[in-house]
Amino acid sequence: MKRTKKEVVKKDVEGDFSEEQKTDFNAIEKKWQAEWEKNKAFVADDKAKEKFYCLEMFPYPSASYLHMGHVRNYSIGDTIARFKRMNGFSVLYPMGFDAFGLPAENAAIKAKIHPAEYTKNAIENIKRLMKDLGLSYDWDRELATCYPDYYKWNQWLFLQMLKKGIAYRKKAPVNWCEKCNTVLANEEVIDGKCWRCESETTIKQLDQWFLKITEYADELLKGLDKIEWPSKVKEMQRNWIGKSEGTKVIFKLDNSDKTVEVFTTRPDTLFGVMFLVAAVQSPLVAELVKGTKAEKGYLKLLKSTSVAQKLEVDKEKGGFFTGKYAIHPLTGGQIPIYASNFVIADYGTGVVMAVPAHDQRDFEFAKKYKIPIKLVIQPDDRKIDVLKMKEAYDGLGILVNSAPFNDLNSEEAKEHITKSLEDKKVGGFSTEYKIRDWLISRQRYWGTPIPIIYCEKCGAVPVPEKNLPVELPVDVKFTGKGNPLLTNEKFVNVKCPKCSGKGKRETDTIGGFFDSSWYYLRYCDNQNKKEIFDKKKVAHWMPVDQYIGGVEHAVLHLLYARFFTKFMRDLKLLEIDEPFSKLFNQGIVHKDGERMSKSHGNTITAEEISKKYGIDTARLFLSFVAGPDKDIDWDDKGIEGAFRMVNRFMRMFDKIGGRSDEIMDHKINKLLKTMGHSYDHFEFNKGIIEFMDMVNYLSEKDQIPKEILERLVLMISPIMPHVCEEMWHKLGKKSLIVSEKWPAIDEKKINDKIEQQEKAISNTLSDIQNILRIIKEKTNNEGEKIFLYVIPPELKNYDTEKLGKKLSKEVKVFAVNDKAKYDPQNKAGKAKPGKPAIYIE
RNA sequence: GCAGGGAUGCCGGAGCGGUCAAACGGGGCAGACUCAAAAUCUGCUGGCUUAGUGCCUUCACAGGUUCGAUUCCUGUUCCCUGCACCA
Repeated sequence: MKRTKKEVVKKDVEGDFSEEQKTDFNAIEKKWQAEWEKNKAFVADDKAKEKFYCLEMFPYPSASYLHMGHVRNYSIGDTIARFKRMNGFSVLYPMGFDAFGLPAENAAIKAKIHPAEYTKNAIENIKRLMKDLGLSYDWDRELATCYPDYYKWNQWLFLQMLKKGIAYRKKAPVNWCEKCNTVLANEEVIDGKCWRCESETTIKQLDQWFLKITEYADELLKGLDKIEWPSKVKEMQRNWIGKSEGTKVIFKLDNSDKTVEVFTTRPDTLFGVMFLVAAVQSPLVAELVKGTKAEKGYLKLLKSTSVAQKLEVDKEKGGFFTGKYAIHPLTGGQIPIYASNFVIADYGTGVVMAVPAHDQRDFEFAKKYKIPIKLVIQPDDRKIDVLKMKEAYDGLGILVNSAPFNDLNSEEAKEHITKSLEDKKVGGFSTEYKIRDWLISRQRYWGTPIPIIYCEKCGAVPVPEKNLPVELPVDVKFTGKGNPLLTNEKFVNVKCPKCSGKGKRETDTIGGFFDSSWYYLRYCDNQNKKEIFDKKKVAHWMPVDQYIGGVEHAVLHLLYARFFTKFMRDLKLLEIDEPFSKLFNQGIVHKDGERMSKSHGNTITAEEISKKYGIDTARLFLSFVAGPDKDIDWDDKGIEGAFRMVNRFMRMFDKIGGRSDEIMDHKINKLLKTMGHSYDHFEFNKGIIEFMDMVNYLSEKDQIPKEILERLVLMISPIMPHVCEEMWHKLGKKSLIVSEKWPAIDEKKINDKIEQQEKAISNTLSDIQNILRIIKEKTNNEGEKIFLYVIPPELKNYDTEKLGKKLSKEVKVFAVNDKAKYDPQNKAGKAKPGKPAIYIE
């Protein structure tokens, strides 16, 4: 590969380099990219009946280059889009930019470039790089979320949500990232850390805007059954939504009118409740301990619990007695109320009933604080003695010490006890979810302004729809402290839309995941100035037939987008209720054991690879090396193998000629079938393996039939679009290969017997070669001639000429019709086709 | 702890119950072509070997089904991913 300029020149002068002329892949790429653009080859046709919407998660425009990870991701979608086009679908394959977000703003603070400027440059840059890759996007449909013609509709949607009560404002403990200087949604906190900068988050009490995603919790759960997504992602969403069915129990506080509600999935253990435990952070505890002896312990525990709760798992379970009691709803007994850090504040009611005999945590807590234990469930297969218990028994069984429910089994008891609570109006059946409402406020500049004005008299007033968009002012100061929007007084100080009195604009912006929750709809009608989109156009294209993106969005973007779809369906904007019928999670490209990325400093850019081998080689390699769902390691040598293959493939031109035979027909049809299947099932590697096999097989031939080559070029074109376009035209075609049809498969010609025969023949031939070698070795003769006369049954119908070529130079094959008449001196005269014999000199 | 996915030769990775010592690619070795490289091509690349369409041991480990298992079933170990004090 490496050749100094001097050497090249020398070779060129000498002239023996001419036939090895290197193909200029970059020139081919440029040529066909221009041609595709000129012919609007990828513009999605709204009218056509059979539609296919192929979509990749749109990128955040920051990097100044694309690395092999990007190349792989985008190539996967591009391959599918091209394959579907060939199969007669009208394909919508758009690209846009998720352009609002922190990096642009941080860059602004650091490098003194305005985020708008920074983003605009980044978009232009990435777009150019994407075009260099020859990705078949319909660029007419491009969008970027940071432009008013897009975020206007964010604001409009927000107002609709406000009207329907889906958007609301409340003061609540929220996750705060010190480094990013903003609040975060629950979904954006991973293991107590900020999803973006990975610094630890803290809890703050703030007045913020939320979206009531919980209202759709059940539907979001059920909808998962309808879609073809990786089971992993579905499971993650199920876990996140976290539905559990159980019973609500209301405890009255002793010496008070107040009540405490708890949620349990084990109402059958209700008679075993020995105490209640409230989360330290819950307001109830603050209230109970106010001005009592317990207050000191409370403050101490609260302090150590202020960080995100998920980190507490390994921490010791601390707690204290509040000094107050509740009354058991069925027995009327006194139940002490404790506070502890092992109860999750925002799940259920933040208070749990503790049954030490039948829950391990409660058991440990009871032991620690010397609380008595009462057994109320006996297992079916043995008898438990309370005094000897070393751990809780959390299985089901028969009720004891629970009159009047004794002798019922757990399942019956759950039912009866809950009904009894219902009758007494102290509880009932209840369903709890883990999912929380979605916090969308962000204390940052580079995002969609929330269309709200706070009026001294009228409170929070929505900006009237006709005044949208509320444009993000350009003129702000980036100090690195506080929200830059506060520095623009014109923006902040406005009149109240209702009373025209003094008002202040909301300066929080909407978090970026709001923008990306509906962008796939805007692609269907991205130029619309009058409405968010034309319902008919969206109805035509949606749902997305194939969505492609990273698994890291499993409970972020992918959940939000489903929520938005359901909300917009309720607004009667959509007819569907699931946005993405199929989802594919691509694998990650690693190098030196780490994900290829700027921060790891291990990137191989598309540009450098493209210069060296051409982009199609990179695509072939990335598609070949493993299935698209697998993580792969970048291999500098590996791509050379793909490069050799591309060159060998192109060299097949030198041998065009002849006609296809049975075996070739069989092979090409079978291959066509495999390739089609491999595109449809995201198993590109398997198709390519067989494809390479075919190329190798044909390379051994003296002549390669044109129609075979044509089909070969067609079938690999989704992987190697530029090279194939070039070859297609070299084959004398006038049309663009991108608008060609996928070749028909002739099932009749697929005949595995033929292949078996071929294999048998090739075995026989190698046998003959072996025999030949042995004879040579054994006889060690130079001058004498040895004649061997063989008619192996496999070769009965084999073309004599071909046989000769298959064998070595020393072997000559002649057709004779009868052994007896064979005359070595006069071979030609007696030879007749159809019955070969092998003659060895 | 729970759920999901894996484990194939030096590496990546095909293997739809026999045609499997295991495709294809990389790497390694040897050879051809070259003054020499590069490129290209050929052969070899588990062990034994009298060199044979031969024998032996292999597809995480242990069993089972079968005339026959890399492929099917059961258990075990290890790896990855997600969830996890959810009451």
